[in-house]
Amino acid sequence: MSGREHQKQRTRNALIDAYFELIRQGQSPSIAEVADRAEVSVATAYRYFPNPQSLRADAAVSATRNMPTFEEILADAGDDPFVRIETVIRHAAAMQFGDEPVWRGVLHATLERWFAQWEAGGEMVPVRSTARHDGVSLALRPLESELSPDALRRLTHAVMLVWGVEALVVTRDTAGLDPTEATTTMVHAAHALIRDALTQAAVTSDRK
Amino acid sequence: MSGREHQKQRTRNALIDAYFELIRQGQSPSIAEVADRAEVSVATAYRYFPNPQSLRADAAVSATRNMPTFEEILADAGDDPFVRIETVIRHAAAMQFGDEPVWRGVLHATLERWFAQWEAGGEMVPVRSTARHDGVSLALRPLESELSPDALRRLTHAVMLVWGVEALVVTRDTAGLDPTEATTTMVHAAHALIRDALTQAAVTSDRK
DNA sequence: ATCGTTATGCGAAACTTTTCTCACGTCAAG
DNA sequence: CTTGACGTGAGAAAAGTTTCGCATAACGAT
Repeated sequence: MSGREHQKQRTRNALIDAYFELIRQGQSPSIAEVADRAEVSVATAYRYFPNPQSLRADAAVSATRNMPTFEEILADAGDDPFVRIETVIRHAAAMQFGDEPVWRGVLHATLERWFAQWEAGGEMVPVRSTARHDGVSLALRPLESELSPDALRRLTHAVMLVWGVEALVVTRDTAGLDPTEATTTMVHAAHALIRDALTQAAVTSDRK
Repeated sequence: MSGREHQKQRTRNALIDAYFELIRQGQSPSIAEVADRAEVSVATAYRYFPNPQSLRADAAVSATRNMPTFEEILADAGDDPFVRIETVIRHAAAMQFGDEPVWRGVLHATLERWFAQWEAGGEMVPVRSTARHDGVSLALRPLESELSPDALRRLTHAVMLVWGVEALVVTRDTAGLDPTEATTTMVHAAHALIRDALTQAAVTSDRK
């Protein structure tokens, strides 16, 4: 670590933290406002984040940093895939419903990243981490012996649809559910998908 | 219809159309750019849309106007809920994958509407139409006789999670699927949910 | 065709956001 | 303690966005 990396890291964090504070109290702050709150000069803020999107984008990734890994979450969840996926979903839902503006901001920022790439016209680099995929894979690992690779792959993708920020948006905005019922719906859907995958596997193996 | 409603309607449409054209060719246009493209003066554009969000929001609702109703889509889909939901999902997916920037724009705009309400601090009016709920309800109507109201309600909410713009975003950005496989995944998930709801209903009615 | 109404256009002004320039202060190394 | 390097601050300049006032011309009705 050469030079003054720490100093830079501090002001950068100060800016991102200030952004979160303002978001949580219900604003969509400009760079100037964030700089003010962070007690950093506007010029410096612009040195770190040339435009509001880049600030939002970086804030989005740092929102996902402070959470425990799926390994930790699943540490003592046992081997039952139903319990495991429920653990993951309830954990994520609690976090996301508890901090809704921040997580909607994450979605908002990733959409902006996608548009930026689309405008640039170049090839599309993934705008999202593989976190959700990893989480579902890990939770469903006990099914590796029960399901064919194909079936497991399909199930994984299907389960990815029923929770996370996007599912939060659907349950709240288009279904009009409260957080509790929304979470129940997500868990129920995931369970149903697993149950169905298992019965389908049983059916096809009967046939041969 | 008194006065010059038509004239107003024309310039309004010109603005929204121009916005779509620019979006489709990969830009996130300012009001000035939209006005230019629409051959309308900047001042007039501002008279219709005081800020970029309001333009995006109105464009979002008008994007949903030009599509056939679910009744039309399901007109000759028969009574099989599996076929019916597949019809709806494939139709929506074709449209949304075929015009991805516009539909991502719809999601982006509704997030902005949500944030605007959140900032205002007032009560939260729904930021989305009931279209998806209506579509799923209609497709699943044949199940009204098979499932308890509760079970049908749960199933409806679950199915709502697995298609639409949010599902598009998940399949593409976090799962990395191409449009074809993404659509297959959505249809598969919906079928699995229905299948499971039916078997569960059979199981519980056996018990009594 | 003519007339009153009113949406529109134009250009300047007010305001906000972003960039620049240069001086200052702080940190690490000798 | 000094020195060189470099992150930072302050304010002005530049670029972009939104508003305003007034003249024009398009529209609907007579």
